[in-house]
Amino acid sequence: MKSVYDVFRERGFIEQITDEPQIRELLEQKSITCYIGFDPTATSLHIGSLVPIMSLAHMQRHGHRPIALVGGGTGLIGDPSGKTEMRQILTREQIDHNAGCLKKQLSRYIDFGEGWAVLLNNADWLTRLNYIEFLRDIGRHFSVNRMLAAESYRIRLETGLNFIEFNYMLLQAYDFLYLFQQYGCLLQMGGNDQWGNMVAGIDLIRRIEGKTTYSMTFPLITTSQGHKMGKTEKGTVWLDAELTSPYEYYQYWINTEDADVGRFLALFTFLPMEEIHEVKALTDARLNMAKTVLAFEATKITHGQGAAVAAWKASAEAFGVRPVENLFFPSSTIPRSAEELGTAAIPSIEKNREALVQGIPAFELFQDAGLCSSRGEARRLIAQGGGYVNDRQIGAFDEKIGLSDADEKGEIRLRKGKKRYVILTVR
RNA sequence: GGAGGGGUUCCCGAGCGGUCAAAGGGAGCAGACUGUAAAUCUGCCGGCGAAGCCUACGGAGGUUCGAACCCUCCCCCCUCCA
Repeated sequence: MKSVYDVFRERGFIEQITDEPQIRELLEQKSITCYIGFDPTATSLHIGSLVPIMSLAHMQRHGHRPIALVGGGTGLIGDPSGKTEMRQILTREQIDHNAGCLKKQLSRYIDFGEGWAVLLNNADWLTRLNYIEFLRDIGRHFSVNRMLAAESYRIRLETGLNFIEFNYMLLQAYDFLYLFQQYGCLLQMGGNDQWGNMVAGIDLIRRIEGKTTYSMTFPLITTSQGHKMGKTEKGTVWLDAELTSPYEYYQYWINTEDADVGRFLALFTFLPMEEIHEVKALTDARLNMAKTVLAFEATKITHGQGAAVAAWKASAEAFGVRPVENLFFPSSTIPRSAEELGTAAIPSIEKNREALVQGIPAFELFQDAGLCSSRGEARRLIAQGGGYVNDRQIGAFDEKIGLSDADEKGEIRLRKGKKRYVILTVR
């Protein structure tokens, strides 16, 4: 069996690593405990946290014990790493609430059953620290000179860094020490912007415990366009189905750029690499098969098989079926043929029969349906030819849409541009 | 605490009494082309609306026929000095 190290390597999870031969051996021969911290800045994680989440899942699948650490304590401080400006400081209540939400969310990817994985909140120990003791026991091990030399602080030195942020590194280092002592945690993982904080933890453990620990960072995932992952016209792509529906989530992935498909399949699905390598055989439009599988598998991991199938059906209904040949991705549980499609997962709104007898001006409808954020935007959209009813381009922005546009099921299909649909049902 | 420089529409960034809903760039949206891709070209890009009105340039006041631009106070950030 491949070690998780090999898996990380071949799937592109590794950016930097402290002692490569050592870590490799460790991961091959022992079952270890590792940890990743997640910031509770919102009630949900988003696509940007998926790489760390997947890495923990891989660790678990290979017999290691992951600790998912929700930063309820560090969140009170705000990590300056990788940011050019100070982050807004949230209240204790917000952080606690968010931390609770993240715990629930992470349970979908990692099995927190007894002994399998651990879910912790560093507020449990950080908020109990005594300042003087902390300075004497921990603070004395840190060299300000060294800290200032760290890349993550150097950037901020230009725009400004206040003391609370400057302390962040000590707290994260302390977390690692705490987890080492309490849980025997040997490896910290995280985004590459965390490198400085991780190394600080390793140093601290060496000084206090005289033991060697390790760290590994993931590359910052951007699209081949250089864009950050997970941003769309509607903003962030969240992992919470309430914030980003499984259908939207699916659509996000299926719109992946050609150049990213292989890399994303490796990072964001569990499909065997042998199958992923076969994408190379796919060119031009046939590459869309791979995108469909990517969208399906990614949606399945986050929202489950049922939701993924529903999203697949809705997508096929709206854009046409894109059959994935049996030859490709045999491990995927994607439907291979479409007996029955459905629009259930497509966003929808309802309107009264009476209102539709009168007819509703198209631009108002587009705004109501959430396709446009204002009437003005809807006017412009339709005037520019970007508004459609049942695949017919709308001629005038105030054209009335009414009962006559409904099909036998009582549905009217509104479309913005080529990709965004909303189903209007007559009530 | 002292001296100086700043806070502009999603982001960066011009504007420095009227012609400013505010240059330019980025992001975003749409159209053409396509494969629900990329690139390219074109249009749009505060809100409501027919003209027009309303809301916006850190906050609160003031000067003026008129202020993002001038004055006062306050808040925040940066640089240098303590």
